[in-house]
Amino acid sequence: MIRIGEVAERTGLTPRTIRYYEEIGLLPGPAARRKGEHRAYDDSDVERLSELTRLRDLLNLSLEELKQLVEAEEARAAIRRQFRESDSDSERLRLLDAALPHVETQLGLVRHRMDELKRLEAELVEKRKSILARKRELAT
Amino acid sequence: MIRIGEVAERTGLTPRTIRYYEEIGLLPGPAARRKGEHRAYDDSDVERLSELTRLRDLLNLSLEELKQLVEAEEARAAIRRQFRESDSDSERLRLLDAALPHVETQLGLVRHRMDELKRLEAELVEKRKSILARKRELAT
DNA sequence: TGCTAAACTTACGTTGACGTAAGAATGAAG
DNA sequence: CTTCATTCTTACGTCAACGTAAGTTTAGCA
Repeated sequence: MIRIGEVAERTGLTPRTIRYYEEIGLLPGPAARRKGEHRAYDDSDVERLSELTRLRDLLNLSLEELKQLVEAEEARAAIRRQFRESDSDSERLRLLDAALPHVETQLGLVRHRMDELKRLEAELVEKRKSILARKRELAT
Repeated sequence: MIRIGEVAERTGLTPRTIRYYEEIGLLPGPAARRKGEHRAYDDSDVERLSELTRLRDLLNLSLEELKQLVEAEEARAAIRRQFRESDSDSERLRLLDAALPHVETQLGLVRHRMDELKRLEAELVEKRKSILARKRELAT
């Protein structure tokens, strides 16, 4: 178990930011902690925070939008817990089917972003080609 | 020549935003305009604004960072003007050489972004594959 | 048990990126 | 020349996303 300072260091955030994320409900907040006690985290929390900031930066999401996405993720986590405890195969199959759309949603967002970037890249490459062409023309 | 309202409509921004961009030096502000006169723009201004917002959104730049990039672009534009007026080939060649790095810079930014997105995409695809694999395992 | 660094809560402050309101001025149309 | 929608300037307001300060409490260690 690690404390908020180390989490901050390892994620590149500040303690204040982490508390703020908890405050707005973006992080669930370490379970069962009485007011005043130090927050206790573990490696998986660091992982999670890093992924969240990565999504935020790469997809340019507001914390509110990120929260929506997280809630879907939370649902997935809940599903996975149920999954481990379920026994019938048909039940497990149903849960897997429910988990899939969340991943697909994120994939959709990421790919949409990538498409836009690809178009921009193509345009820049064109621009460069034009410059190089004019250079060659001069070299004749 | 068009006015700020039409520019706003065509770019999806608001007049206030456009004035704000001018205020902070992001837009050069229509040349030679006495205080109180209406701002006059043309199609190329609309183009430019659209490109700026695209860069901002896709690369997640602050207006300050965008301004840096724009100043480089401005330098390029200045270079192009000089280019048209220069006569000696060696001079023109030198100007083309100076224009190239700006495009390369933007390409670098865009590609870096794309790489990060690709990694994220790969991870998501992995996640999905894992889910699908478990589904097949259940189906046996 | 006492000490101290680090964490806690509360609450006000700040910064970026605009929104909004008010009153005066502009400029295309009639 | 008048009209009037649009634009202008000035200036205060707002919202998200934290920063910062102050006083208090916790918890690992000597």
